[in-house]
Amino acid sequence: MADLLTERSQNILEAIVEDYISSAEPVGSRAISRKHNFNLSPASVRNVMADLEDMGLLCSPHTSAGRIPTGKGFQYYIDTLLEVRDLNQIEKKNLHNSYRFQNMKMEDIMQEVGRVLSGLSQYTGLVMAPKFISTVFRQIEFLRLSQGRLLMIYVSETGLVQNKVIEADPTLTTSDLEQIGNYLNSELNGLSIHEVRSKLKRELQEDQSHFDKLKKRALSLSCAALQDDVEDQLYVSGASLMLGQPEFSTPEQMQRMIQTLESKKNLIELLDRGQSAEGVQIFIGSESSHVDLSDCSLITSNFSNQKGAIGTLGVIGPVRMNYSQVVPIVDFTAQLVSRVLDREIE
Amino acid sequence: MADLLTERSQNILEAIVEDYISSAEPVGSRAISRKHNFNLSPASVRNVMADLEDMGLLCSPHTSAGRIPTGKGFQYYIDTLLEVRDLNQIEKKNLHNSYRFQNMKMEDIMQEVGRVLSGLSQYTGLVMAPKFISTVFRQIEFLRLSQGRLLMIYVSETGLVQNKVIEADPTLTTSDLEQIGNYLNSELNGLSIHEVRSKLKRELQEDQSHFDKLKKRALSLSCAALQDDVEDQLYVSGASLMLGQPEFSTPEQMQRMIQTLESKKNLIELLDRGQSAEGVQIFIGSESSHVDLSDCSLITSNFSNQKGAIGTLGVIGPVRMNYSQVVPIVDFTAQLVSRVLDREIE
DNA sequence: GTTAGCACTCAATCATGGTGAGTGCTAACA
DNA sequence: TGTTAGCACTCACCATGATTGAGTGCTAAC
Repeated sequence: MADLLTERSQNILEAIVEDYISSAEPVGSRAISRKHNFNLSPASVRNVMADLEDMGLLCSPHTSAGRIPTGKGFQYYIDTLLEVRDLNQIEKKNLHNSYRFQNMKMEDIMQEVGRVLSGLSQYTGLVMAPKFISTVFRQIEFLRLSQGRLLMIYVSETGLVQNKVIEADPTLTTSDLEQIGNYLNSELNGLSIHEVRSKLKRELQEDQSHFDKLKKRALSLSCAALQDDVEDQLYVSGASLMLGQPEFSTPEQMQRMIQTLESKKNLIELLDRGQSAEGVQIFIGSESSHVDLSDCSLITSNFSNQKGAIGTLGVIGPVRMNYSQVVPIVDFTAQLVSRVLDREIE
Repeated sequence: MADLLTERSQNILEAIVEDYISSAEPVGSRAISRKHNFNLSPASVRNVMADLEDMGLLCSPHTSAGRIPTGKGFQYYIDTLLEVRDLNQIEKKNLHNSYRFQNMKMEDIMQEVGRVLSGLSQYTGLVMAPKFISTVFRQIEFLRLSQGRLLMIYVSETGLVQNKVIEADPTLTTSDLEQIGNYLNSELNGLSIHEVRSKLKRELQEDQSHFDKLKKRALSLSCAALQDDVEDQLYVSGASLMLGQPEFSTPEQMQRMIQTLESKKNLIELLDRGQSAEGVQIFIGSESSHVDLSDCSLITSNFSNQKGAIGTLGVIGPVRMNYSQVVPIVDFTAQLVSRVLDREIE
């Protein structure tokens, strides 16, 4: 694709994208030929623009308006033309100082990250906490709520606390529960939930023969408890900032946008798809299927601790986002959070 | 106040308020005289309307439009004219069936309540979970995260799980922590956090003399852990429904509204003020101070379990809300949730 | 290959006038 | 004295039409 464009076409496309990013208005040939010193007349620029339009990189809202980049145009810009510089030391320091992670539990950290991301980028911050299933076992505790109902409290290596109500055999005594807890805590320490599950399944089968009743109960109880139906936590901050963007200025667009941000399930699904990737990812809205993200872009990066618990953070904004500014922020924040989860820094 | 209005004035005010509630448009004298059979000509209605306007209960957006009720007018309507019928058995059953509380932990219940409230009322649901401080102690657990950092896990009588990271003396061993936990669990069971705090303070002072070092450590550690800086949880559901209301149809109003709903701190403060009251409360926006709730009304009710943990739930909508429909829903839902917290029903 | 020139398009803005819903006031009526 | 018919008046709303200006595509000359 990159080869298909002459250098001049690339320069002009870049100029158009960047003008459009800062103005949100269609860009005309005159403006390009004046502001950027290509030494080209508006007419020549127009010729190039017509070519770019034929290739599907630009479009014009109507005959007598300027051009705006299409999704494909933005994609090309991001893939080929965008230069993302790393933050320098001072900027990193500043960014680091924006966060206050002292004495924060997982949920607070996630919330804080969203708050700062949206504050710095002036777009909407998204943070998806590490999934239950990807965490490493640290401790489990059972507590009787009523006859047949138990509260399971599960703590991961990073201090993530999950809890869940489960139905259980009402004949279990409190001391049974304590013993079951002790057994599980000694057996499962340091394993990921993933590993825990397969271990439990294996043992449940093997145990068919010799009947240690308590152990069996422990196994089946924890099997029930650790089922992965704990919902992912998604934190959305600064939704109102989206409404300030000119592309969402009509009431219909605003309502649509807020609905999108409210349907966390769909957003989670979208973010999940990027969890295998490394580094910063950019989705351009028009493609994405389930969620109505037309006119939106998503800049995300995964974070993880050394034990492999993976979460995702990022920013959602108009396609016309200031990528060169936001990408490094998202990138560095993800690194920062990864280190915080390992308690390397505060 | 009620005495100041003749019965006819009251009837006309009521008609205007109700017409306005269903249409969101200024109500004219003709419409009143036609639709409601007062046997009055438009001209007579106009005379009454002029009086009501003088009293500050109505106003007209401009000379040639109809009248709309002022905040004061709505207040009068709510205080004097509104008749709230109780739900009948079938409606109660239906409402009950809308909720699925099976095997839900506290947070899920709160979220579910918000979801259903907003769904039924078609306005925005608000649910504030019971405060940490008002819960009854059930169990506490300490877990070491790193050298000097502990994770405290606190479980209330109702199964509300709070957790918090605290700094602590790094020389505490794991078995110290276990003993401290055991001590606290046996001593504090069944007390409210409020009582726990005063008990701890008292004992810390009394203990100056005879030095049980471990006990002292337990006391000071739990004192630190139970400080009331755990933020209240506020669940907002169906924010986009607000944007569908005609009073929030302009972009500016929409953005203002979303900002208001995002500033949970202010909303919590507002809801807190009503926590001492019984039954359903109605706030009309214009009065409220901190939060920008002009054109909004709040219908809330507190819920609580028998041990006294208090939360608040309700609905936020335009002043022009359908009070007679929403009030019973909020009322009954609060009763329902109270009973769920006591595990009387599911 | 580049550019000046020109006709053309079309959104945006503004002024204009007609329409209709609604009001306030007055005078007549019961 | 309360009620009502009549009437002049107000004003948001809508459709129409003219003007403007930014921008385009095309062509012919450089």
